[in-house]
Amino acid sequence: MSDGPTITTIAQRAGVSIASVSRVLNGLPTKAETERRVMSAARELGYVPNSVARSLKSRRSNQLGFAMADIGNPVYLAMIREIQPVLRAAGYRLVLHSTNADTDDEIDVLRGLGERYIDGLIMIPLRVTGEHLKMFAAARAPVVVIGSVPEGTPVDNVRTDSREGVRLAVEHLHGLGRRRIGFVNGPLDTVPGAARAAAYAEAVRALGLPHDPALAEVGDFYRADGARATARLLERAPDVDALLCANDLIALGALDVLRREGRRVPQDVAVAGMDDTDLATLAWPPLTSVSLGSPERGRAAAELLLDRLASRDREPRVVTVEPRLVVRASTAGDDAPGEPPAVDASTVDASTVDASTVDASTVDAAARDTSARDTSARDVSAVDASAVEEAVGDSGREAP
Amino acid sequence: MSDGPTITTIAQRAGVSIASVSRVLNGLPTKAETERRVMSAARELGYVPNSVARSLKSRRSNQLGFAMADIGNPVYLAMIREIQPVLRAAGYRLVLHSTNADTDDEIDVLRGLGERYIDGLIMIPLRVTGEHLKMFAAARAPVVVIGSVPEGTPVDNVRTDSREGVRLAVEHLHGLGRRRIGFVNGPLDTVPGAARAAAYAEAVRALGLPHDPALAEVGDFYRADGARATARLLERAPDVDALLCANDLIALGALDVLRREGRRVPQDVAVAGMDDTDLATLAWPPLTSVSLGSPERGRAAAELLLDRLASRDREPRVVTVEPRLVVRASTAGDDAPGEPPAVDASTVDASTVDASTVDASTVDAAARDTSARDTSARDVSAVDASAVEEAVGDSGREAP
DNA sequence: CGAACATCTGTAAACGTTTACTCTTCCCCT
DNA sequence: AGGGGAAGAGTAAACGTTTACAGATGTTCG
Repeated sequence: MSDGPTITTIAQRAGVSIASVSRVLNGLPTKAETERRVMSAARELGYVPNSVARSLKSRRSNQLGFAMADIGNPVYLAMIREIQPVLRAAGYRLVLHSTNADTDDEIDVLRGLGERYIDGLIMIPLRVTGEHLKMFAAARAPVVVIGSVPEGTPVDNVRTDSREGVRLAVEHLHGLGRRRIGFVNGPLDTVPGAARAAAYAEAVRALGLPHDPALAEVGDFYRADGARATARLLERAPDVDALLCANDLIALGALDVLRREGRRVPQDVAVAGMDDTDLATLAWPPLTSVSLGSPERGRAAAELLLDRLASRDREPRVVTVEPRLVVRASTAGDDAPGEPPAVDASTVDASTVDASTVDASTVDAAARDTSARDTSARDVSAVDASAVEEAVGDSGREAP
Repeated sequence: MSDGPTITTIAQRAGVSIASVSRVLNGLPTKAETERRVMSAARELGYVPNSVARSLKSRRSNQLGFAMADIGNPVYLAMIREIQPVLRAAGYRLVLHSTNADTDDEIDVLRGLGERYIDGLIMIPLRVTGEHLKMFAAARAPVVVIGSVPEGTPVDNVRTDSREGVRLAVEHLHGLGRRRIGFVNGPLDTVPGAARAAAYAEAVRALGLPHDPALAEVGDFYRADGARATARLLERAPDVDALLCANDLIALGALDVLRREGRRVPQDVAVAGMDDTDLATLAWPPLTSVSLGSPERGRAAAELLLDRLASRDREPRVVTVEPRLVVRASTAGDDAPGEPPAVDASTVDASTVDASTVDASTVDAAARDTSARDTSARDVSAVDASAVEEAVGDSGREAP
């Protein structure tokens, strides 16, 4: 309770100088006798080093930050699950920042780098402003950005090809025979929102489908907004037979609305999400989702950051994680009488189980193929459908 | 990049002493001219205070810790969602620790209090050892424990009455006419595991049901373990007609296994979870769950901690959050032909929607009654079934 | 046996703040 | 006009470490 022993206290007790204490504590060469006395004094006093004082002198805090839009979105959780152990193994603690996608908050966090309480930062800005870019360039500690930044931005960067991801999903839906494919997006002024909007338009055009603005609707990246946006879309275009949603939360909202309106999924409307979070395997029906490799992105970001901390002035690096389509029952369920799921295997990433050969419940097995799950020993969704494994004849642990 | 300006740099630039700089920066009374010069020097130099140096002097880091077993369990997420804004409003940052329920890890975190990088800690130990108690007593910074600790432990404590929670659930299942009520628990050497085991035995006895050890099974608090434990239980006691699971993750595992074995939920086996996490509304069928008031517990813990930081030596306080039963379709679905859900309203907490008067889909409305959701403006499950609200004739925003 | 050297230890400065104390001004009042 | 005070600013110490440097002791070799 009082004020805790410092190296000075120990030095007195052991009858040596504070320098010797510090040396012993840091494992520098010392005479055995000195070491013994210091160690026993430290033990008797219950000494715990003051990390703040240490940081002041050493100019590092051994803390790293992770700034995301919303700690409630499981996509970030998936990243944290990967990031945490990597950083921890390297001796760092993780400080989380939930910014609510607020630019000011994000700038604040970046400014925090100057405060020296973190030695580096992984950030996922939903919007990238000029101010962001300025701060990236001026930042007094390494920053790794997950998500796209303008070409040439001098920052380590982990991205995914969401254009390709959208294409995979749209082609999958098209391959199922769907021709009125709607898109429920997040805000267009966000980086992913803009990218996915463009990708959707492009993918639809590439398939020769008519361009119908009524099929694209914008909400926000949350379940409730997704539900509302879907409701608007259904009203405007009652004949949609498929919905691609810009993330899984939106897709859950879409499922809510479809159920409420009595439309069957996937028979009447096939639904696909993006991010392939744990939510996808929990939803009913299990949700086809475009995996944007969140665990891989998290891990890559953590490694980039550590690497950068080791060599401050290497060239900025860009890591790209390929999207994969994970097919589940929300698009490929076979319980539509006389309408067997015609999964177009060619549009599915090679590492994904070919859903066209298995029955509806086993489609879920694809959920196991999220790779990079290996680090989290207690993965929540690791055994969600063991019957499925047998049916697929797949041990469910493919390489990424 | 170089070494950033300090108050010394500013002092030189402004032609004043470092003390004046410090005073200006801290808003202490200063002549307007001095203030002007300091401020403009600071601005020109892009000064950012070094929080580490400040901490060393002020002996506070403005960081608080939260130590939980597994960051992947949404029950903790629910707490964080409440804790974060409360602490943040008070000027603190949150540092998360995921301990994997490892006692050594937890002790390490407690020791971390001595390192002074956090000013206080909220901890949820699954096991409470003598060492824990010793550390609580000796801790150099305030600790708030969520979960039960032995009577008289000198620590602020937030708990829930899980005994009552188990009773609510068991009586609910009994009220539905179920007589072979199984229990899938977590490890018995954990605090909640032990408490829930005892509570289950007591509740079953109180209802006059025969004591059958085959009905209780132990796994761990994860989905995969829950699935395995459920499989064992079903093998030993094939005639179970209800399952209470010690948390929602276990319940999800149970649902997986029941689906695999072709048992209908709730017709063949009614399933209830505990914690009432977001998972409950995502599961299919939506999961009846005992709410242990996680958001409330999180918020209470945060407030206790702040309060304790303000007045260091007030008496330790204990806050108890009452459990409530949230009935959903996994126990009360009406699609069992000729077997209408006979919800025993008396066993349901008053604040819970009476499910016996509404049809199956509307039972989900109870999910809205989780109170304390108010702080998270973007609540994921806030609008999952708006049709339901109408049916219930309830705006869905009851007081706690 | 003394010099050169290796090995260990102590002294003191530094990290960037905050703050107690002292010093200077300047104003007001008697 | 001189003394008392208020108000502002400067000096220096302190927070608890790490570490450069110098000093002390003992060892080894010519």
